[in-house]
Amino acid sequence: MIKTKQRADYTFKYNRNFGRHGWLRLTPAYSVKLVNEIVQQTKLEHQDEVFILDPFSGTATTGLVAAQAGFSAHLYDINPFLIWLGNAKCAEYSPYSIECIEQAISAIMETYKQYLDDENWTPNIYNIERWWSTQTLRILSAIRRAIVEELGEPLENDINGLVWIGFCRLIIDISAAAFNHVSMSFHDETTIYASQTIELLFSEILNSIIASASHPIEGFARVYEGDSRAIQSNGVRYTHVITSPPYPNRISYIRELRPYMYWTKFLSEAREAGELDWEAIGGTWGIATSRLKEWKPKHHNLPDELYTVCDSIKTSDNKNAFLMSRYVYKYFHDMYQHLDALRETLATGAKLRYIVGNSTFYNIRVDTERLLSLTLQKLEYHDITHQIVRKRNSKKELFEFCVFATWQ
DNA sequence: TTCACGCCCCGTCCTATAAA
DNA sequence: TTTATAGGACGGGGCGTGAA
Repeated sequence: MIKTKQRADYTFKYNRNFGRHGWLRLTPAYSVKLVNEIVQQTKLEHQDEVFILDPFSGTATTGLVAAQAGFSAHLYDINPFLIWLGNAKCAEYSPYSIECIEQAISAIMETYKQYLDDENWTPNIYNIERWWSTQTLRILSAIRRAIVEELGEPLENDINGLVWIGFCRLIIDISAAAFNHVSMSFHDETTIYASQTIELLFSEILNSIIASASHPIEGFARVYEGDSRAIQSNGVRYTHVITSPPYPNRISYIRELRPYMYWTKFLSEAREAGELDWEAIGGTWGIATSRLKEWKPKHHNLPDELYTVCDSIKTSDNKNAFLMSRYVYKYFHDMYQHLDALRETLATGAKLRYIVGNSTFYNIRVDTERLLSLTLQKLEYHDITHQIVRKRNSKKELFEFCVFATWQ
């Protein structure tokens, strides 16, 4: 029975209850429960020789679910922060390393106090005073310095991820950003916190992270840097692809990641965020939007329906009509490149499952599930079908779909 | 002074959930 | 059972800045 109602159990919010999956949220995160259902199904059908691929790793949901189910998985992403985060989420933490982290945390909680009156490094975030009060910022920068001195920057040490992820949680929890909304607006005023309050909150966050990190993981998952449009097999033939690529909508992935990325030094200026978003399929932040105007396609044999839809959008009565039509064109163009390159990495009979959403531009519906199905057909995939996963929370015509295909 | 660009911010509308 | 409230894998409005 296919449910086409809204499914609270298939949203990012629900993911927070699943141990490591709740470490650091990204509003556009796909459902842990849904991935788990797919993985469990895979377990029933194929006991042996399963190798899972997620070419759009994001927060490594697929990788973590797969590894927890005892499978091996390779994941790819182009965002260095997400690669780092994903590997920290999927890593094995021995009792000894947990003990080391706990000792380091005790030291951090003590040493940061002596830095409170210093001029410590703060990130180059635009209008940072909208995010944190001067007082809060002073405390956060002192804590950051203590973490660096005790454990180093992210990437410098393979167990410090737990503490840095906790720090990322901390900065958002005490920020004035309304992070519960994809639009990410700000409250009118920042709150002033006492250092003891922040210290206590940080401890609570770290405790919950460490508790879930202690559970051993049966399988293996690793996130690598890679562009999905030029994906390399790594010498492996994948038997299953379980992924949720970006949708052809105007959600910017870099937008919400910026605070984390600035504080962890994966990002140092606004321009870099725009550049990274331009590299992403469906990127729409900053300079990515303006570059669309000059963008030229490399492929012209995309599904006919795509050209029809793009023409409709282009002729809409809106000053951004042309831009949006290019945006949609580029999205499916890039997905074509991805699905083309993907074939080289697949084992015979490989099963694909793509979780995607449709969109509308000026009330013209873009049927992502159908356009991707047609693209798969052009690229000679087989057994192509799709079904509705859930109703999305915005406009009434927006759904989330699962597109199925096999490669033989 | 104009204009493009980069970026911040919020109105919508419908459903799930809580409260009555 | 009815009513109130919250909030979201949108999408667009509009403002500040700096180059020309």
